[in-house]
Amino acid sequence: MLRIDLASNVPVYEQIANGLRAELVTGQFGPGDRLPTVRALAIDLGVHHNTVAQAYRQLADEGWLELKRHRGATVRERRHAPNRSDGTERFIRPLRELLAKALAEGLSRKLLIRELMDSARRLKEGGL
Amino acid sequence: MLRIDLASNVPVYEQIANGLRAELVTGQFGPGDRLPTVRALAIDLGVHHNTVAQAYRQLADEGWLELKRHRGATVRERRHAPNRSDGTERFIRPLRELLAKALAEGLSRKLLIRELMDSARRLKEGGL
DNA sequence: GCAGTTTGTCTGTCTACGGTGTACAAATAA
DNA sequence: TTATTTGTACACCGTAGACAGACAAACTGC
Repeated sequence: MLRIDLASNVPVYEQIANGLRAELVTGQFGPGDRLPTVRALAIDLGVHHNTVAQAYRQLADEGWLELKRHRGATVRERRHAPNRSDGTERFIRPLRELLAKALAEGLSRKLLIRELMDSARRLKEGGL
Repeated sequence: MLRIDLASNVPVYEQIANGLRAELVTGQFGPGDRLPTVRALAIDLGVHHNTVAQAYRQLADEGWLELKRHRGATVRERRHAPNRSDGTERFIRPLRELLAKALAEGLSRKLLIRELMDSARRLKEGGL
């Protein structure tokens, strides 16, 4: 399930948030579902529970989770945010940089194209 | 050309490196070309010259640039790195998370699909 | 040649942030 | 009630990012 890369420069709490968000977006967790407790997930990932708590708090800020003391984190029904005008730009830039990095690392154009198409297909089918 | 987002959590020097790398990958700068001096670019971007120097150094480490004192940064002929076995994973994960973020921000699936296809098309044409 | 300017580098400082340790308060379980 | 569970709050430490300032070497004008 979730994997943490301690060597990465992206903070652990954000890696956790990113991973969970991806699962939330795809509906792997539905409204009302309970997420593991901060301590349980912390042990599972091998990090401090405060780190997990920070990830949960971030997702709560984004409206994904409802945090209640001693009741854990429950997935919330979430209305989609309104379309931001600069949203496209905020997506294309990182994508472009990601592709540049991949090319620089030696991944072939053909491979990248295939992955992009695959992603597009998955999106079309409601997945991710 | 290059734009820096001071509010971002990704370091400025890395934003610069990412931006330049994207231009290098696409061949907007060819081998032998001179990049602006660290101080010139620093003033242009409104950051300290040491910050730009750090970005240059990173790109030099990656083999993109040749740094010589008082001669500035010159673009180097660069052989592509060998294909890494875990490269695909290192590309798909961030892409997935990027898409999740975009969806969470309210971007429509249709829009994302279009952007992915566009990127694929540009890649196929040798661009980015 | 020579003085002044340019240019990348080096060293130090300051600040902010990430991760952890630890204690706490409140709700649940026995 | 008592013990346990659970999210939170606060302090601490190490590290990294950004800047400031000085430096050494190459270039430019004369």
